[in-house]
Amino acid sequence: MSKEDVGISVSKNDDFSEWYTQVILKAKLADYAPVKGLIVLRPDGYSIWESLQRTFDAKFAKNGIRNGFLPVLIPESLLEKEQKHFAGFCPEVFWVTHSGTNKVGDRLALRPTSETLAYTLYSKWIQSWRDLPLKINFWNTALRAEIKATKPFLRTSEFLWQEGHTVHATQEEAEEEVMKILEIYRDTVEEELAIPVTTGKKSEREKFVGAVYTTTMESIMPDGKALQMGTSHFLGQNFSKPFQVKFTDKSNVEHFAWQTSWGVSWRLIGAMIMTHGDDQGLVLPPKVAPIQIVIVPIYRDDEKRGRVISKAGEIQVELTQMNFRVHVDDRTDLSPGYKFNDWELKGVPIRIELGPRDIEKESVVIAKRHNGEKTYLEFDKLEEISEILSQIQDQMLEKARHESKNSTRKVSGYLEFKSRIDGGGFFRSPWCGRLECEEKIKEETGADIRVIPFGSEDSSKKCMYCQKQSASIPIFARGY
RNA sequence: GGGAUUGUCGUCUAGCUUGGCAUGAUACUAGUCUGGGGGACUAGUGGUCGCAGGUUCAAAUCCUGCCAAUCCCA
Repeated sequence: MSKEDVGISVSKNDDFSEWYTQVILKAKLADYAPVKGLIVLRPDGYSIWESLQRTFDAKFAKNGIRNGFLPVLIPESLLEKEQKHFAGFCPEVFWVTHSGTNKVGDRLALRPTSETLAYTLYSKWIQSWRDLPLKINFWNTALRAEIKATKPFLRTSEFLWQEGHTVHATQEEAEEEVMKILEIYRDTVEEELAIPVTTGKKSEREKFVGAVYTTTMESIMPDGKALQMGTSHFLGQNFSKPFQVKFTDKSNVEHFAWQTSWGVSWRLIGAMIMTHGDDQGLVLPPKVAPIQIVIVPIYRDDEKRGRVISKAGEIQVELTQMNFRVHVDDRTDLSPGYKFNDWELKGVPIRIELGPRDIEKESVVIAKRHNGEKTYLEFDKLEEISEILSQIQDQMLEKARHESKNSTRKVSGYLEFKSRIDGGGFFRSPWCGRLECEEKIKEETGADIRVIPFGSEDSSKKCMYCQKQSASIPIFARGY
């Protein structure tokens, strides 16, 4: 059997795009659906999503947010109530025009996002200041037609995400909520997925249509393109006015409420694959790995096989009791070498090799996926695996931080910017804050403002495009 | 939005120019030997050639349309 048939046949450095697709298909995270732009999540991919769900749910709950569920169809009349919002999404909306053979009266949109639907209901549910704050999160999918350039997890016509929608009595409280959520996102992405992010605001041009402002977290991928990892929007009263989300305060005065919305999608899984994967395939951070430790038994004949398998079972029980996710690969038709490669392709953080020699020495071989190191660990010291896993998690984040720093560039002027943009990366450069310059830069270089980092306001420099006084030092990049 | 390439058993692929029984590998199933980094041998199963039309005695092959995938540029 040739190596190319089963493993990844291209190098991450040589052909990043092909590499990415192969990792997803061969590690069995997802597959293509029969309809363009749609993918299917397989159990190994869905497990990672479930792990993220659990983490987010716990953090949301601590912040007083509960889960609900919204239907997928939204009548056109609702969607167009907030005009800017409607205009922004219109080109990518899928419409339901028929039920059976009958035309429906009011076209029905497959939700591109649920603000309009949620707030129609919120206006019914909220009357008094006692009803506030109202904080609900929805795990669902959104549909936005992607005609071209589809890519698993990064750009698909339907994607899994969560969308949170909160309502507050005051502007201050709503803005605080926006930041609390962004912090939950940042913390989760860095701690669970080991991907460093830069947080800040989107420019007016790039903000969510309908928001007063959008906060975002952005990461740089190994191919030099930027990826938006999640957004948290301050909606002000832009939706509460058209949707009549009103409450009566303690002095019996009626007010429009202040709102936020925010979301992360399975894009995070795509980011994780790109950030950590290597030429052997996927590399999973221990915290989200569906299987954290795989035990590969090695034996020569049936007699030894029995002993090895039963010892492997004992170790599995012991590790499972320590709350690790452990799998014994007891397939009889495959050689140990094949299994090593197979589990590396799937990104399992730790492989334990167990054979007759190990049993005699009362130890196992520990192989770490992220750096390929092999060490020995005695049977009576298995609890040290906890420390090893947490080291792996830390080292993966450290390595990603290092690479992210290496991809962040400072340029002295627009000429240098233009000459280096093809090489990819984050470019920090002063900007006057005007739309014209932003659009010219986008037009001439393909790069846009990914994020204006918090604290990057700076009036002491000159805009790299027009040379007028700067307003801030944003991060420019070409993005996904 | 503009352009290019591709589609043949589960996967990869030959055949297409010049129409005439669809090629090989791998995977899969069974068995034997193997087993510390992608094993070997033997036998077997599996394809309306992306879909729909058209031309023809005859279409994977020629023509038209559609669908899907990938890449490049904006």
